[in-house]
Amino acid sequence: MRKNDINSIEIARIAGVSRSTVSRVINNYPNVPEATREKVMQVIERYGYSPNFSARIMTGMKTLTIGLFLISPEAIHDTLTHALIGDVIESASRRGYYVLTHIIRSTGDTETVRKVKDTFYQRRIDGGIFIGAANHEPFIEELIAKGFVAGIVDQHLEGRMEPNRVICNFDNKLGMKQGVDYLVGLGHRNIAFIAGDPLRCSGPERMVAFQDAMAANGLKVNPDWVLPSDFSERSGYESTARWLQSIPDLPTAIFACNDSVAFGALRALNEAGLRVPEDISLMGFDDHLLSSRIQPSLTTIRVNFSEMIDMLTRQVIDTVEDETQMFKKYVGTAELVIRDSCRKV
Amino acid sequence: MRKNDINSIEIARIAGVSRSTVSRVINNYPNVPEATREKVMQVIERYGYSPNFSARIMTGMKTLTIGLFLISPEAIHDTLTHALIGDVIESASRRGYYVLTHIIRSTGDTETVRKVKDTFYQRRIDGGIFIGAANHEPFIEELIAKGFVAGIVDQHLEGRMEPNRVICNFDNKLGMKQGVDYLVGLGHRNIAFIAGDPLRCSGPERMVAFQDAMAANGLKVNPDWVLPSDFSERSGYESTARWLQSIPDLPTAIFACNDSVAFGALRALNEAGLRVPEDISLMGFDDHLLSSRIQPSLTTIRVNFSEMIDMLTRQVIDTVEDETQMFKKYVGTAELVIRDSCRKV
DNA sequence: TTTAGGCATAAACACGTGTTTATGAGTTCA
DNA sequence: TGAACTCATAAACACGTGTTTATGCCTAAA
Repeated sequence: MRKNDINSIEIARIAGVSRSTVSRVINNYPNVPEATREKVMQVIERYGYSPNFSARIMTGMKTLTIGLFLISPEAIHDTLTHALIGDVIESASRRGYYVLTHIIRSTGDTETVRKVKDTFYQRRIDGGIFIGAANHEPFIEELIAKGFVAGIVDQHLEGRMEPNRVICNFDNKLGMKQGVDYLVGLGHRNIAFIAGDPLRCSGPERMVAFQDAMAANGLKVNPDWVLPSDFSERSGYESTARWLQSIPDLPTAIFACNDSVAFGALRALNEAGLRVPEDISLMGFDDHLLSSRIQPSLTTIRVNFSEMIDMLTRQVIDTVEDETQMFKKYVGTAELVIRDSCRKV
Repeated sequence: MRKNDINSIEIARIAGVSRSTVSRVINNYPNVPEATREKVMQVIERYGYSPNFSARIMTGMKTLTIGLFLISPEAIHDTLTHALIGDVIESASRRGYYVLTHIIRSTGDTETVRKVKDTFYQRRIDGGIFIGAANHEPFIEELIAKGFVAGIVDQHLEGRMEPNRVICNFDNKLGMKQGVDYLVGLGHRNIAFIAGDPLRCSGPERMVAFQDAMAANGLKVNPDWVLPSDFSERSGYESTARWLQSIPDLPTAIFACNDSVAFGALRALNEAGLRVPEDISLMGFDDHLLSSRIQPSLTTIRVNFSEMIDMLTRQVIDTVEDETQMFKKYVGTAELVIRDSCRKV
């Protein structure tokens, strides 16, 4: 077993003071004159001492660590998820915090849930960020109720507003409105929609926003033209491929709940011999890294994930450090980006 | 301060046994009959107890955590780096390990280095993985010398082979040979090279491999056609743009040390009115996620980062758990991928 | 009956801090 | 000189485990 080379007792002995004094120096307590503080600091420097982390935690100090939990192992292979992880780490590191990451395979599994809770209870992380959580995931709600600080990506902005709950989302309503208005402006009347994961917040939210935007344009949504997906490219592909074989006539445009799903849909359309945008228009949502690169480049609704994650992380840390923090939710804007995947009819 | 709701003393009291017995049950010690073990386990289950993490660490137990250190803050915004982080997390999570990530801003800064060391000494991570480290970075060497397990991405495969050092790299020689042979086969004789970061392993290694491959084809490397870069897209762009203004005549092809640099070079070439591959051929290295998507798609040398990271992470964890582990280095293969950015002359 | 072995306990120590309290030593001010 | 104050200390407790040791109780075998 590897031991620390030096502890506070040794430091005190070498500096010729008591351990209490060393402790007061380290934790910036008053009642210690500058000369003594200097002397102790020099010894600490010389021996490269730093107080034992675990011992400090046991006395109830902060860990300077936030947890990052990725729910659903599928997402770990997604470029967008990778970027989100990088953004959390970047944002936390900039504020001097460490990030402890773990993948949650299933939220139904008792042992997995226990493991997440232990990260809070036993490893004493100061706060946690959850990516890919279902709406009002019970074990997250429990942690919040216990007083832990939790930041959740993609959650309903309404509802309970505990002081230690931090949520963020995009203005899906605004984004959908712009997208639908644009398509209608191009002359589209028959628009299909590929919906997202019904358990996640943005799934139903974008769906409802789509219906509202259609209604605002005096258009009805054809139930046969609403496809399921779970936000993944694979599901977008499979769902579209199956759908193409079952319907008698095609819409003139497809609005996908996000870009990944649009990529999958594009592949299914191409395999069915349909060209985008000549035969059918395709619109996405998110402005994925690849959306400007694919052929044809994808017309989509741009949102700023990096900014959102930075705000979320910042607010989680601020809340940890100062519980009187006020801003607990962040709504990112959304704007139309016109590229080559939609055209006039 | 949030306290644990229950500890081993309480568990012992409720189960009607001693604390020693509880400890023996938890840590799977012998000399405890099945009936007693059952009884204790039931109480543990019922109260959702799990032993205090910090207290266990103080007695010298493992933390089930590996550190992930990203050197150079520029890289945190790179897609490839994001994927590497995701791969480490995925690989570690699959083996039940947590990943504690931190960005290292500068290796010259004493305080930053101290912080990394503290992660090993104080937070007692079981091992660490370093991405973007210079060759034989002193503080990493020091950690290895102290007996800590360190996995380093992109390091020379020769040299010191301590049992707790794990390194990985790609077969740069093989990859370069294939790339140069392909270009020569297309009729290219005048080939420029954009070199990588001289401090990192792959920088000089790929450079030497390029020169060797050229020599093997009876070709000489023109010193005016060797450009600097630091592996980033930005440096690839700036270096190429500057170079284009200074040289009298162009080579027929450019071999970039990696795809990111090639992306930058492509942009500089386009801005100078040069078309790829009509006016000049361009070859990359790595097969970046975007390489198949850009216009023109990039001919490159494919390597498998995910596989490499998985092997590295696995070997680090294996070494932590069983110090007699044998496989301490991994050499990933490299293969030519022909796309549209190179053509016959 | 004696002996050996399995099971369990109480007590103590170790791990390295933060924090509190009672106790002085020294200095300053009235 | 006496009082008030600053600086510093020693000692103790708390945090929650793992680990060891001496000490038994009980049961089964000799």
